[in-house]
Amino acid sequence: MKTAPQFQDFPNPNPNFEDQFAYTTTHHHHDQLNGSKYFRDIFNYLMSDEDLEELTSDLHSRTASENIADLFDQFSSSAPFVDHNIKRRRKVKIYKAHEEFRLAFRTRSDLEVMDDGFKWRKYGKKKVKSSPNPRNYYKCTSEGCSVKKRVERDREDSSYVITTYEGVHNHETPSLNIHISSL
DNA sequence: CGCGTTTGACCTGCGC
DNA sequence: GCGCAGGTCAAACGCG
Repeated sequence: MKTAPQFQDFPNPNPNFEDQFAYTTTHHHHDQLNGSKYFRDIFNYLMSDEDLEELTSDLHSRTASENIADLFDQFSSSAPFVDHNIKRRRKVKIYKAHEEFRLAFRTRSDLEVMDDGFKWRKYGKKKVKSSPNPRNYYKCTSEGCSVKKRVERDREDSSYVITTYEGVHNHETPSLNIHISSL
């Protein structure tokens, strides 16, 4: 029986997500985050059993845990990795190990910016190649905190917003308790 | 005035 | 090197 990790266990929780995903991390956080087990928990947390089942059927006839284990193995490879066998809306990307913890959400939303409890200052906007939608860059304004996030619309389905967090906050979520208590 | 956004310039890594 | 793509800087600007 799997126990879902608690919301506050994640370094950069986003109270607004309704559709996953992706995750990734770092070597120097590996130990403290308990390595791949941590990511497995994230997957279990972000994906419902139904999603895991779908992932399984998409990736041949193997079990979800086997497939996920493979995804984590890919994690240590040098090149970014995209599994196209998963149907488009369920696409999972595994980026190469980074120096910072990275967590991405893909959310169906009309709003570009969502209140995730942190204060952000926009510091850049860039048009990315092969996407009609610009990418926006934000940095956490909390003193000494170097967490960044990128926000852009899904190039394949602009009704989705992709938010990528990078880094771990060195402080608490200002209004996290409010979000949790309202669940 | 304080703080956040805008936006073109600048920087950097990578492939050729 | 050179050029491209993506990420960041920072001066100007906007707004309470």
